[in-house]
Amino acid sequence: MHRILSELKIKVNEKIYLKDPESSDLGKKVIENSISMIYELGFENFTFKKLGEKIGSNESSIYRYFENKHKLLLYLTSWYWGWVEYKLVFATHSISDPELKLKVALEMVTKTTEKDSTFSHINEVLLNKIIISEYSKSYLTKEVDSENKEGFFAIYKRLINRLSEMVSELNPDYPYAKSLMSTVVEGALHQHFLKEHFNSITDCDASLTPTSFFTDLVFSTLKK
Amino acid sequence: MHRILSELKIKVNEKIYLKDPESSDLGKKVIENSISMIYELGFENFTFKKLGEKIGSNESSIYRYFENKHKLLLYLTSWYWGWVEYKLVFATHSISDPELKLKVALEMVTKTTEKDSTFSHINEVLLNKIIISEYSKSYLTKEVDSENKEGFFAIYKRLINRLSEMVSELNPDYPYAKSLMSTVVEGALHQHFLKEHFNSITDCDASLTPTSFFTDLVFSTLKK
DNA sequence: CATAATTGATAGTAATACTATTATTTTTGC
DNA sequence: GCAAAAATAATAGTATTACTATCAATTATG
Repeated sequence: MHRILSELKIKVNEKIYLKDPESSDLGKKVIENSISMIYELGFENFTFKKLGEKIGSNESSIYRYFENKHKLLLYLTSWYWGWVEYKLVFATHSISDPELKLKVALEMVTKTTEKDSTFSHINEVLLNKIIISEYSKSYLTKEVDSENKEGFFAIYKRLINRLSEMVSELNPDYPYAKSLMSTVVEGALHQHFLKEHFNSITDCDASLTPTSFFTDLVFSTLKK
Repeated sequence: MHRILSELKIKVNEKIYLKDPESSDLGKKVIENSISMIYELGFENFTFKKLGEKIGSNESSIYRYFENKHKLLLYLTSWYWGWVEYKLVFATHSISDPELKLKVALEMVTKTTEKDSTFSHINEVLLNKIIISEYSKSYLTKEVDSENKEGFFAIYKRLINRLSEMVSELNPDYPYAKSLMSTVVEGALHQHFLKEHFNSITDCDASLTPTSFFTDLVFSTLKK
């Protein structure tokens, strides 16, 4: 799967960027280094000026790729969910048993990323950590409705819908398939965050994972 | 309950503010108007300068109450969770049946606030809406660990722990009481957000509420 | 009523988040 | 190999943000 993923270009909504960062070396450097920099500084302290200094390039050059850092975050998060979606589809398409299929799918969306593909300029391990602590900032804004209309969250929503379909396949009578899956995906990010920062309000740790918690939760609910 | 709540002072960690906003008219105006202003503009577009103009006061005077707008958000969110905790304890303390107790508790933390108490300067309906779209920004920062050590999130964590104890009372063998309750509280905010902005990935709407979804989820999991 | 505490007014700084212009370098097409 | 086009870099500049500092005016209190 590594080879295939490294050669696959994940399609991000074109309105998110001014110039495709995949189309040049500078663009790739912007993506690569913004990931490590947002990871190190946090999104609030990250600026295009600092990024420019880090990659030995000019601030104004970065602005030719992205209007602002919010759009860059939208790019990174879209890419991430596109990548997760690809892995999910790849891992589940040949599974015919609905229960096993959902089980594998849940694992894909609740696990932390452990290995970097090392093929592309994108470090998926760091990107996953960014998603845990920054993803919600991409939609918790006053512009969410207009950006949603533009399709900036389409990949994420499609992923949730794919998962809901698997739930409905297993249990067509369950009335909360979408809510359950949006809760699981968001909740998994949250449990990973709690594990790191507020461990007194989670049971998850090295041995008890978010994956086991959510797998138990989903199947006990669907089988009741 | 209205009367009692209006006379009750919810205790917020003293290190969050420089001067207690409850101790003066100006302080109360700051709280009252910051709620409506953050609701209208969103937290990112909200500034102390704008707030000063709105309340006919000087920017520098507001800085005597809060170091910055992040601390003000911490104040508002602490107050909110303190208020929810109070309502929760009040509503459940006399219930001896663990199942009913948990049921009532879940309702308290998953419902939207519909009525403003009208006694205090705090509009709980608007504050609830702010919590839905801004709460996670209060902890998704690089300073979360040091602020957590200072106790800035203590009320929220105590609330989750109270809920987990109710879960364990009902089902002592369930190994994910804390994760379940942190998922429910965070997830309820998320479902309310989805209902408003991404309704294609939730089943919740006017008739099917987050409360019914999470009540079903929790009880089917605990009774399996 | 004097003193202290609070608030207001004004000014100032460094950083952020850009835009605009022009110069330089790199790419490409012939 | 060279001219034109495209991309990038350098520089400068603006408005806003997020404050801090100082001092004056007002209000509270003993």
